Amino acid sequence: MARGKAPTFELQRAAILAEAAHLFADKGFHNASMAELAQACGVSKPLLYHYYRDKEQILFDIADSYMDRLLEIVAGVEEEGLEPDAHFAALVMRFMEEYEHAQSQHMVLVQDVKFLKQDEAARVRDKQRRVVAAFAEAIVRVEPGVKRRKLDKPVAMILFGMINWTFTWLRADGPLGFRDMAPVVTTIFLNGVKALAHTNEKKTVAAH
Amino acid sequence: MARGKAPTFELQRAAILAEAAHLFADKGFHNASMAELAQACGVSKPLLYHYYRDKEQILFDIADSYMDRLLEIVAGVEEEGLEPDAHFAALVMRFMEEYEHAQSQHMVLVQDVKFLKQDEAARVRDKQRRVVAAFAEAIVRVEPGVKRRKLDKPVAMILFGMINWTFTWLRADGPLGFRDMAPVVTTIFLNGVKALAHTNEKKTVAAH
DNA sequence: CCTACCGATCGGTAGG
DNA sequence: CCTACCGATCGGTAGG
Repeated sequence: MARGKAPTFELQRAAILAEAAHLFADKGFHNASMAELAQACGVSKPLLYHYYRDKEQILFDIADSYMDRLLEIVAGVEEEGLEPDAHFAALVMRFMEEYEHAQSQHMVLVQDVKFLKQDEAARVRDKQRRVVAAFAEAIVRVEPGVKRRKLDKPVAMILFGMINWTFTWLRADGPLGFRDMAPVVTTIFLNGVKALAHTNEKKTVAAH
Repeated sequence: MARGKAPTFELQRAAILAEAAHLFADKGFHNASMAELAQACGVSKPLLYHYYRDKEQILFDIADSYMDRLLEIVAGVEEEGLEPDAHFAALVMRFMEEYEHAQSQHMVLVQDVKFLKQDEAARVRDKQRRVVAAFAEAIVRVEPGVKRRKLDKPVAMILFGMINWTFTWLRADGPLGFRDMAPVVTTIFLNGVKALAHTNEKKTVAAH
């Protein structure tokens, strides 16, 4: 049997991780101190180094475990075997539901991953690429035209813009919630992409 | 006549501001040092304090002057007196053109404004609100239905997600440029919003 | 698992 | 008496 690690080790580690995600999201990685984190966790600063080698490893664990969660959601929707439109709508809804409960993790992912060393940043970004690829495939199933025009990845990034930007403006105490935005985003995106695919190469509107 | 400030003062100040925008965007506000900034500008560190009271004032000037620029663009498009669809398309195109040349400023705006003191952050955020309001009005002119359903600000934020998220994935050396994305975004958004406005309150797709 | 510390580097300013 | 500007170092605090 495994010796050493106390049964509470993983629980304590997870508690530190959640607290760190809140702190880093709120103050930024470099502006948040290990002393603050220790105080927020109710432990001494040296004890943090019992659970994590250094500050950067906490950052990596936040981003990496969050990407694993998003990949799980992608796989879970895949298993449902839905029709293209419903499959896409389910992806958007599940992501918005996840976002509602992972605002801190997502903000850390977006704004602090660049502070990781190259190999750790690359591991996170590889998982991000797999999520983008899954959405791009789901979009192509709805509208194969975007693939022909090599717009599958760009339109997938446009979709991520629509849903990920919510972190900058959706307030928990506002009239609209994350779940409310899912059908709005799905309607705009699916109708918009279908129109895009049936447009010729010329720009639709001459801006100037 | 004005005494004091040398004619080169404003030029030197602008040069520092541009260099700081690049440095803060690249390394993050708290991870970038005044010593690095001085080196990048080819001046001594104390000289920076001749142009700016402190590090935070540099950050404020980057964000505030950039918001002034965006408000100028909004006003310039307004003056053209275009029809609703063309007016909206022009706003998107002008913003993407500006983004292409202001990537650093925009990244600083998004990720570092939260480090400003409350009153300075509020001044920047007020200008951001004015830009959002202008886009929301332009959208309502195209499709008044979104106003009736109180979705004008949310759909404006969805649009900003589409265009602002480009900073996380569009590469200067990639096959697609900022200008290429403008008609794609315009087509998806206008067709999507028109479809949304003609949809009833029920969700369009039952996700699960 | 705490108190007590370190090497280094931070933002900002002294004298000249 | 102003501005522009340097080498050296300040008090405090970061991660460890």
